[in-house]
Amino acid sequence: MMKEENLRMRIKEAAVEHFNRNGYHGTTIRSIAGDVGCSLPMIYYYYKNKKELFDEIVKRDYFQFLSKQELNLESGDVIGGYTKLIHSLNSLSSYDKHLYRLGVKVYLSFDGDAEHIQDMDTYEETVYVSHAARIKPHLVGSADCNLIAHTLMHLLDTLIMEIVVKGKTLPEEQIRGEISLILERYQKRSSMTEQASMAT
Amino acid sequence: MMKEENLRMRIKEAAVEHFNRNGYHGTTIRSIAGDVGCSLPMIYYYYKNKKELFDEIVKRDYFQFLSKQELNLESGDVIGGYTKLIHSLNSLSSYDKHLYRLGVKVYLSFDGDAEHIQDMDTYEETVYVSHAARIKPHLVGSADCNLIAHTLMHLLDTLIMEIVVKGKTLPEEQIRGEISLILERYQKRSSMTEQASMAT
DNA sequence: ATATTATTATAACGTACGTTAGGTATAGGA
DNA sequence: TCCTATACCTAACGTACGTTATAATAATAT
Repeated sequence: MMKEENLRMRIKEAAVEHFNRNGYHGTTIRSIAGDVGCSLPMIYYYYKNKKELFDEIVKRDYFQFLSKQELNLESGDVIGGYTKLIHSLNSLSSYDKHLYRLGVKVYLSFDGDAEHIQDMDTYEETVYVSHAARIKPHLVGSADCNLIAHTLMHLLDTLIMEIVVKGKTLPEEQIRGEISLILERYQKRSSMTEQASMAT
Repeated sequence: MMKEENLRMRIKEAAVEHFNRNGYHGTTIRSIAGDVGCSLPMIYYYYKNKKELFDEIVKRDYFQFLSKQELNLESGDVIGGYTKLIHSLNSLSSYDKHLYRLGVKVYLSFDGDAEHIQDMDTYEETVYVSHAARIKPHLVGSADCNLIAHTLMHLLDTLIMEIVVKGKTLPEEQIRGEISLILERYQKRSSMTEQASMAT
């Protein structure tokens, strides 16, 4: 047994690419099988149907990926941490990039159904809260924490979009520059590490 | 003759909604006809085929809409101008909002084909150049104009996304706040109008 | 060696799609 | 009044889709 269990993974890899390029409805089981080089019913051997294949990617793998990503955000140096996190997206594996991209697509309601959107919105709220909590201790009292947290999240979202969705490669200095533009002047002098590490 | 020429427009309105919700491949001519309340071949009476219907929306109407939008950006007060432009998206007609949303979807390569993407990328470059030229005279010499222009465009993109794609309603103060966060301290004292109009 | 289970394939089913053929009714111009 | 073009319809064609029935191989267990 288990002659070709990795066929299951190869099917999923091809599926992620097709869902990305052609959407759920534009993706055919036949074209996935064709790309993988297996027969059509093999998809049904490993997955109950088209929707279950899509769901495993978008409802399970995508959120697992996001959790893994979150762990890469070290606390301490705020600007440096976010810069590194975003910059690391440049060198994501091709599969992870497509997985991320498909997740964003569904998050924006550009694919999937109402059920998926619900999951995404629930998750998004927790992300905002955690970001706000992370930057709060680094702001001076006069700063509007909510505004800055929102603006930061908005900026991070577009940077992610540029790299993951549009496929561009952003240099670390630019990422740091844009993030600093928002956070720099509000940082407390006494951050745990690297009080003055930003480039002017 | 011309008993119901507005049927053509009603078909397009329904089409924009369906392309938004279900994508090009997920949209069926039958469902459009069903929504409009006409028979299926009426779509073919006004449009050569599905692709031509999609193209008229995405390749013609969307860019016409963008041109119209661009005219709403008054020069002079930079922060106020961008704030007003973005805030006006909240009260776009339902059709224009869907049209905008579909355009963004194609711009991000989430729908349409390579041909559409090409048009979008060409247009995007001209937009960046015009934004950079617009804010340049308002920056003090020490500021990195390119960085600020990029960051501003990124921020505007997410604000547009929140309103047009995610369907949220953003209050004017928040929009002005986020834009100010980037532009405020770099503005020259001697802008043509309203030297000190921002809220702290 | 044989029974059993895991992995693969061929061929087909029913359904829904994009599109068209062919026809009907209406309305203004001659 | 008849003609012609416009605005619409019902019905169908061919194709491609998601899915399954069925069967052949290959590996393992007994």
